[in-house]
Amino acid sequence: MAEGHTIHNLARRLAPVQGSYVRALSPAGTAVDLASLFDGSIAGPAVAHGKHLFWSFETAPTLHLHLGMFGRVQVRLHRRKPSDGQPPTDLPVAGNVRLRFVDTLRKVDIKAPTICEALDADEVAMVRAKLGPDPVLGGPAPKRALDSIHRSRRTLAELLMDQSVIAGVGNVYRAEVLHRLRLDPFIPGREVTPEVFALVWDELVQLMPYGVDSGRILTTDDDLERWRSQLDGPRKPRPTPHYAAYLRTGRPCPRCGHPIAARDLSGRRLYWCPRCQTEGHS
DNA sequence: GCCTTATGTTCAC
DNA sequence: TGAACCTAAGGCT
Repeated sequence: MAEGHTIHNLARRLAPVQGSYVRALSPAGTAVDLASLFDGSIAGPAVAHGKHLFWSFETAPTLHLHLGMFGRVQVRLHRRKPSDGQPPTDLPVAGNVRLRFVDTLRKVDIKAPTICEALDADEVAMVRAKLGPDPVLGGPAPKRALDSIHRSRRTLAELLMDQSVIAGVGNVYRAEVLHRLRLDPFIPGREVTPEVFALVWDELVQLMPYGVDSGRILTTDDDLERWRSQLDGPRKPRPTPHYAAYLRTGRPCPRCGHPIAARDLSGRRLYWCPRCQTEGHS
């Protein structure tokens, strides 16, 4: 589920590779030149900003990743320790792996990314300059985001998914956060009060870290409670999320029983409860 | 097995 | 507004 939480979760999973000598390969043969840029370098930190990942290296450019709809990244420990003490470059390949990194302990397989490219520092800055603030990083509701909301003719629901306004929110978090707060998705941007925007921002700041930790979009009180009640540990099982509105067209709203509605809005499906999501108008 | 849909973004018309 | 990218899962037959 590649909304922002997925990418922050990925950055965390890449942290153990930092400082390692890595080999980079293109198992599918579709990114041979790209792989050669990173082959033999030392991995640095991976940083997430919204749905974008920036993975730096000591003697190479930064790898810029965006998973889009279909992209996946697997980070797996090797089953066996390499006998020669070198990163194994002859491991089996499952499916279409665009780019693979290996160190002596683990492999990182990148499949079907929308963006997978090498950037220098200036180019990274240019990409990041187009992204709004990221709720996973926390902090108070940013004035910059509210300003762009006020300048817009679009609705709150559309603006929430504009990555230049807020970075990292996708269609699931949008539907679930608006539902949790009983907010009407169609409030015009210029009518969004600072109080309403603060509610939305604070809710994202509170909810998204659970997504980063669990790797799943947890937004209902039951799911959150179930996750919190489990003991932390390396084998903590990944929960199955239950949504209140997302993908629940025609099924009863868990709060008021009215059927969940769905419609296309700027090319994306919006799910909401027309009866109880009426708040937020000034 | 086949068809539809999906967490996203960019580009062409 | 629709197509393209190109993968996986679920519903259906």
